Amino acid sequence: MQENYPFQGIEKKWQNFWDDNGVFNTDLATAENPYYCLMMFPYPSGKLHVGHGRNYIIGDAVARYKKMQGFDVFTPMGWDSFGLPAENAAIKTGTPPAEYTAANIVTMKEQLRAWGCMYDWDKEVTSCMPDYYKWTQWLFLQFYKQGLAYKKNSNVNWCPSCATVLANEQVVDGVCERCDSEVDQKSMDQWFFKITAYAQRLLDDLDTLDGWPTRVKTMQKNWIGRSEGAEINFPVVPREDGAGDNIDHVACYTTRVDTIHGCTYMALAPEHPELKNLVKGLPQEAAVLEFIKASSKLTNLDREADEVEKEGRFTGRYLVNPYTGEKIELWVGNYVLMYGTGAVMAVPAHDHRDFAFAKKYDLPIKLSIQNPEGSLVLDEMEDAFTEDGTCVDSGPFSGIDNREAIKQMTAHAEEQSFGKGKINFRLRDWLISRQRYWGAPIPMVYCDSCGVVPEKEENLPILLPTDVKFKAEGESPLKSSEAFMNCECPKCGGAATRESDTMDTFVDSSWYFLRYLSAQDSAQAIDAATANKWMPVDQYIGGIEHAILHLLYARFFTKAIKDLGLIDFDEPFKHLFTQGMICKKGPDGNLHKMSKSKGNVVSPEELLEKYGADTVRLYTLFIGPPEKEAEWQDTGVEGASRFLKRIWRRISENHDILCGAGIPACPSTPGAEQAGRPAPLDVSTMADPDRDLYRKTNETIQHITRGLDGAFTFNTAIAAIMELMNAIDHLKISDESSDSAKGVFRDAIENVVLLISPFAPHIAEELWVELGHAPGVMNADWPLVNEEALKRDEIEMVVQVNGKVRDKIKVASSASKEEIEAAALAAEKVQQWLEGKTIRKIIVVPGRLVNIAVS
RNA sequence: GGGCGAGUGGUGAAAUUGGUAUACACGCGAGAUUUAGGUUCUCGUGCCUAACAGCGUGCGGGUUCGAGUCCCGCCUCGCCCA
Repeated sequence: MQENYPFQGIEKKWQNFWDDNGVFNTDLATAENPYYCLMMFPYPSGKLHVGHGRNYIIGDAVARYKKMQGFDVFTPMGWDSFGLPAENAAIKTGTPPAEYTAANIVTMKEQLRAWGCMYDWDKEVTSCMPDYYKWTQWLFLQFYKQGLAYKKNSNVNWCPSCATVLANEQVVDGVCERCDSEVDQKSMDQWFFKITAYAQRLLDDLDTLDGWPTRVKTMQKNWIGRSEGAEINFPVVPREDGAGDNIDHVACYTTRVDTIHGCTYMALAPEHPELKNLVKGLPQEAAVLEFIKASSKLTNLDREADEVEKEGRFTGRYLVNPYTGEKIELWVGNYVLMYGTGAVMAVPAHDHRDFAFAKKYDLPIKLSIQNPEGSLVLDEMEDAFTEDGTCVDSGPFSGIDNREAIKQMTAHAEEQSFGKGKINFRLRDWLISRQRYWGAPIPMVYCDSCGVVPEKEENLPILLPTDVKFKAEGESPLKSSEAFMNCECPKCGGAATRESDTMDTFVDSSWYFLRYLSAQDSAQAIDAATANKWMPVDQYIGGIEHAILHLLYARFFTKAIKDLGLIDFDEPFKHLFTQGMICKKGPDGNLHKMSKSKGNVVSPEELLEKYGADTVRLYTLFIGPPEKEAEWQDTGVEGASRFLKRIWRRISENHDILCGAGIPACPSTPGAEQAGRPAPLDVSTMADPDRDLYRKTNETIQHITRGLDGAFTFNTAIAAIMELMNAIDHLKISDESSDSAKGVFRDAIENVVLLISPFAPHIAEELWVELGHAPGVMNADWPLVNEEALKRDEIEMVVQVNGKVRDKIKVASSASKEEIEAAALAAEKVQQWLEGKTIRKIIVVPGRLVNIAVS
């Protein structure tokens, strides 16, 4: 056996071995104990850095661990390969997106392999390939038939730099999540998915997702944003000049109908559809129109931000508060957004923004909720009171608790037919049209005589043309291909035109986990039997940045596909693990997420060259709790490398002892894997130091297994293996050692190899063979704890006096409470501390400590 | 402004969920091996102290025999929603 750890030679060898033996190929039909281990599939952007690696290394470790536990693990991989970067590269360099993407896929596949991350490549999916997007288009058509896909004109988010519209979810703090450009509003005809039809189910079913981090569930809950409130119609006071308009009321939605007696004006969004009509011909018209124009230049973010001055204009019109019969002014305000009714009933006394607005424009303020202390005085208020209290000056509702008043006042509105209780969601329908080339074409056709017609299923896929002009000018590039645009109407056969927009790439990634299970099926999108057997995914692993977008869309798709009758489950991911990002200090001295633009990427190639894949894997897992952010430190890699070298050296140094004749059988003696799990070692014949090491080995197995089954505590699992190695060195084995000691030593070493194999698989494979086993450590059984080994005859206990540690005692593990107390009181140092004191109480915590309370 | 999470050595971080605070590693210091550097192997490493003792988990209170962990109030940072 080589003296030094030859990582360069062995890693390629074992990667080939895993491939050649199809170790990660899963027979989906015959598997008896399915475990679907899924990692978020990457966008093939070029090269992966070590920050990206965390996702795949965690996933690979889980897959290998589960495999050793006897599961039929399915770990597929694929490519979320439609999207802007490929298209932007085409604009810049002229390389066609398909070519650019294919090249990147080759590179990244090699990188994953070099990390030792192995997948069932037979089931690879690539979302930009016709055999995949054919079925994305097919799903679109099914959604269309169900009324889940529809086209409408609306104000949409427009990213001028990406030259396309964006979904609400893709606008973060008013800027495009991709390129950070400020997002404008634009009125366009666009395709939507009716995700709002599933809002309640998406919310309710979050409660069933026990295996999801609460953080992610809370984020989704907030995003869906269910609120219970009332929609109230305020009658419009007819114009004084007698001119008629057809508007008899303005509806507004509120979650605080209890404050409505304090409503002193109403504010409309500048985009409110009736606004221009309401002011037509009035002296205020010019000012209002001007205001609408000025507001349109502000982004939604500006309009909602606290720092931006709230502005408005009086419209010259009045409404009637249906509860009080009072006449109130109708305003237009830039802080009102055109969501829902686009109208806000303003209650300055009980809403911060209304309060500021009323002060600014000298509008009346009326108290309608009194605080529980009864101490609110209108003239002394410096800001709105928004908490709960009791209704005052609220007609028949005065004196009622405000929460109760919401119910009664909503009921009142319903009885009087001027309003109704309404549940509102923040969630908007999902805008999926994109004015870009590199995406799945939306399979719809426009015919002069038949209108909007869905393409025939047998004509799918509608292939992306290649004769297009790429330019980011807001016109869909597909329009430049006449061959693509001109088609036959699927209904009447006449000349027609295709939809020129493509689908948001999040559509592709909303169902790829289903396609892995029927990746090569050219006859259907989803194979029901296979999907029902393997889904939901047992473990999904990915970045927290997808907490809302991708994970919400995927849940929506799963529910919609279930409603189509194609599958019988309605949540896609049973357990979700979101790993933290890897950060590193950049040239600017600050900590940033590892990214090319920050100049702080560590590329794996150098590290693999210098230390090997196992070191990079081990360090990545050891760096910290996997769900938290972590700072990459180059010196840390050194430590991981040192540890692997040490394991190697310990085995090579003692190779003769480990594989020598006369060593008692231990759990994994050569040939044992054929015979199943052999009997554990016999504790009763062991000398004390041997028994200590044997105990430590079993404690380590227990600790690691518990950690990996609950959370993914890779960092402490690796620390535990390091501790075990320290204990192994402590035993100081030599040729003169007893056979029993040698057996315990071998058992400990074998377990180190088994326990580290999910994390550092190449070295584990090599050492497994060196220890005399048939190749394929991941086919070995995950070690079991020998309960006998954990027992102790004697235990050490801490003795505290008044909660401070004063001494330690050794007692028989069978000792009674009285015996322990006696031993504690007899301890020498304890006696000193007890001198002249009265013992008030003695607490005995079995197996841990004794605390003597004195006065 | 609301919600959630975090704050522990010089550094990354542990702590069986109320029971010996700082496991494991990095770094640093001392020694051994080596002709040298590197490697490897010992030993040491929270603060203060000659030692005993004392003090130590962002700050201030509380509950408890006992609090990093639970409760109340603050400060700072991160994320989501406003």
